[in-house]
Amino acid sequence: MARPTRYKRDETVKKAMDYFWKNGFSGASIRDLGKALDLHPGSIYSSFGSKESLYLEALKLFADQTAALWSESMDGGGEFYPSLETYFRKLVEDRTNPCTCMIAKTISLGAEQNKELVAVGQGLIHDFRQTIASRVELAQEQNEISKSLCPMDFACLIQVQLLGIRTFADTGPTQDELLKTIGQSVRLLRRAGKEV
Amino acid sequence: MARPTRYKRDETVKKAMDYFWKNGFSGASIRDLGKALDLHPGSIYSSFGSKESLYLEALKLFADQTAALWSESMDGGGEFYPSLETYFRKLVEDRTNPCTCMIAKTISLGAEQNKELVAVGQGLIHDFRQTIASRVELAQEQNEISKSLCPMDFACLIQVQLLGIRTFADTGPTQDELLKTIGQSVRLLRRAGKEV
DNA sequence: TTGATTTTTGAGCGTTTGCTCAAAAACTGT
DNA sequence: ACAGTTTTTGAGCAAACGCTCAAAAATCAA
Repeated sequence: MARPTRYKRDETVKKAMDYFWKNGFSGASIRDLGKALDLHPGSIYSSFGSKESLYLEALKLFADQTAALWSESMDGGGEFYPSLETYFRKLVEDRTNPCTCMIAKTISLGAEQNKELVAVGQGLIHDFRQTIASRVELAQEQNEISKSLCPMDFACLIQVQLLGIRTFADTGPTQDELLKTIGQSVRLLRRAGKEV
Repeated sequence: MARPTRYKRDETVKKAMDYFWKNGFSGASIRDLGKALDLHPGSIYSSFGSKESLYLEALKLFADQTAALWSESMDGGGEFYPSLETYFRKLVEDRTNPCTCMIAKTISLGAEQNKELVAVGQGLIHDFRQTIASRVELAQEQNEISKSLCPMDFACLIQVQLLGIRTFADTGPTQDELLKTIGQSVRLLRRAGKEV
């Protein structure tokens, strides 16, 4: 045994997530990042190997956190649409972080430069769509959504609302406009999920 | 009179828009940008003053181009919803550029660093929402959308679909999934626009 | 052709970037 | 107290950054 680390790895990744989420990959320099994490460059590299792998860990944490919030809202046994509205509201509630999905930002800004980040991001989005689709199937069994709908098709539609609302929230609407739009969006889905 | 410029300003801004749209503000270096524009650093600065003001011109062009495509699709006298679907399809058709809205990217990536770009972006999004709302009012007069709806509320909802679909398109869905989702999204709006 | 005017060019400035590494510091087992 | 092990530290490297500017090149009016 020897000298223990001054910091907890989990907390550091959390801070890195917050910083990357706000500033993007290329917008976060190692030095500024270091200040946010209270870590010197050398420590970052000895702990995480590279800026890119730290980003990947941060992105993974974001995905986990988002999935956790989803099941917290959606797997509690409540009705489908009210739960979904709660989830949407929670996503735009915390104003210390951006609202725009960090995965979407990863895909859209790494575009030409960092193909690996883009690929990982696309994979995470795909996985989450599956998670949504599973919950849709459950709602169909409970007769909350028409059984004539394809779960994956409906999941795509929900994911569009998700991405849209998160982005919309950062474009500077009033709190009123934002909450009203969330309500409308869920009502929209509810109607679409009814038997034709 | 003296030596004329070797390039056309409009074409240069167009190229800058394409490059910035793909790479983002901080992801585009003056040297790489220079190669894309076929212009040396000095010429860029003598013509545009700074990287930021070139970006602003490019962003403005994007907004104009988007608005032009909108009126091309929506002001032709056709029915509201079919025209909207055409518009959505056009937005994700051209794969030489990203699909994600450049204004949304500006807002989400300049976030902490470049407050002025964010403010301009938010203004442009707000303006476009007004454009949508006006067209909604027209559709109400023509009995295509229920008159009991608030045009601006409905415009918010359309803008969420817009932002959502553009982002969704870059996350790597199949062409089938994408087109199907667009169709669903418009059908959704159509139902929402009916008398309650 | 000449002189005035403007654009193009690219070396180069000071700064910042991602990243490394030897030395110093801090902890553990004996 | 000491040796062994690991972490922390921050100076510093090569490369890239945004940006400048004096010189060269290109055009026009006369």
